[in-house]
Amino acid sequence: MPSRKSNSISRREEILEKAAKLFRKTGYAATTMRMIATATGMEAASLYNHISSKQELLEELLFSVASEFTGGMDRAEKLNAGPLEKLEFLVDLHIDLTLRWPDRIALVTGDWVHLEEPKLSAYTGLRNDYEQRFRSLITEGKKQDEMEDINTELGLFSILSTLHWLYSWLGKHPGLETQKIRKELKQCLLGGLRKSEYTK
Amino acid sequence: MPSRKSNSISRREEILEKAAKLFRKTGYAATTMRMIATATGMEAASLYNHISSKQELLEELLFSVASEFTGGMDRAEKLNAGPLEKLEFLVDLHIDLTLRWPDRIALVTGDWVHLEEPKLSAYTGLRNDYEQRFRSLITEGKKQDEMEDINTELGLFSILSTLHWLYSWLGKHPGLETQKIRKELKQCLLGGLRKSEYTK
DNA sequence: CCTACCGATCGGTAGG
DNA sequence: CCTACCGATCGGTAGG
Repeated sequence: MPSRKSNSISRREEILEKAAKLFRKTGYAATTMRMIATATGMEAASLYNHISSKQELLEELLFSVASEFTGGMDRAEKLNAGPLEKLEFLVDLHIDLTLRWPDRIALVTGDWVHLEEPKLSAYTGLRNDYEQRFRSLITEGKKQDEMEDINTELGLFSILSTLHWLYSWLGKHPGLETQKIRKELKQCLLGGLRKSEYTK
Repeated sequence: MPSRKSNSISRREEILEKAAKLFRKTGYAATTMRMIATATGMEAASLYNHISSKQELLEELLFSVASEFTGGMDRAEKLNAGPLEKLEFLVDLHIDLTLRWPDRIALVTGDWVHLEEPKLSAYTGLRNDYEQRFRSLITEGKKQDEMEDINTELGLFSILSTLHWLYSWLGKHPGLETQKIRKELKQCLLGGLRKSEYTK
């Protein structure tokens, strides 16, 4: 009888996965509970035995991703390395998470706006924290003379915007996640910021 | 009596502007005709004297933007210059259009998926054309030895993803559109691709 | 996990 | 440009 409980857990997980896929393709607002139900092979009403609301699905999806990014940033900061190398670690973090959770990551791009208060504030808070720590690495890189004196906000923005869109690109180019691509992406994103004497 | 017709035209334009702003903030699916009506100071039913459907609003907004991008690409290709300089022209094009139509441009990021057939195919066709012409400039830049031998798709993607997100960044940093920022953005986007002997 | 169903709200129309 | 209103569909509940 342990199967009873574990089935319920995996069923919930399945609902989350199907919901993420539908939210990504159709958007949160346009995705109906009936669509999610059909995808998981049950009636809409039955979903509510596993979850409490559509909003809860969005929350769990987004906060699971946010938590992974925060944890990754923790590890980056603890690295015994310079700011530039920490930034390269973060590029790999984004690649790894995008490969693991492409559908969930897609929600970070736009559907988070459908989060309701107070979860919305909590989410944007986590996001701002992450960006602030990212920004500090750029500032530090410039201070330590590893990086060009480019406007910090501009550098931050140009790197993060590409990282946020990785999911759509990796989806269109499957099997392209190689060491070569990882290296070239770092060159695209950081090459314009890196001082030439730091080029590997 | 010319005021009659011109009022009607500007009224339609006003509806489009308000719709764009709401679509951007709330998303197409979650924006109701009643919200658009309130924003323009009329009842929902009255909107239909100026437009025929919610879908039509999305179409007009997206195709007006697409047309500007296509026209800009035409001008870029006619430039008497190398591929790298044409790419820099396109960065300016994106900045210019983003400043002119921040709300419409925002729809390019995600809400275009709510376009219905056959407009959806027409739109993605225009978008693919634009990307193909962008891609050709990168290929040409590598062939003419102006640019590093980096995976073309990766270069294309890293540049366009940042350009697509300009609207959210420019919105958060008003008054930052200076020649200095334009130059630094080109450095961020193209610096990693440009061969060092081509650095200005 | 299902059948049956509800109140709310949606995009849009009729008629003036 | 408004009042009045419609059919469809939404997220969610009751009860088993």
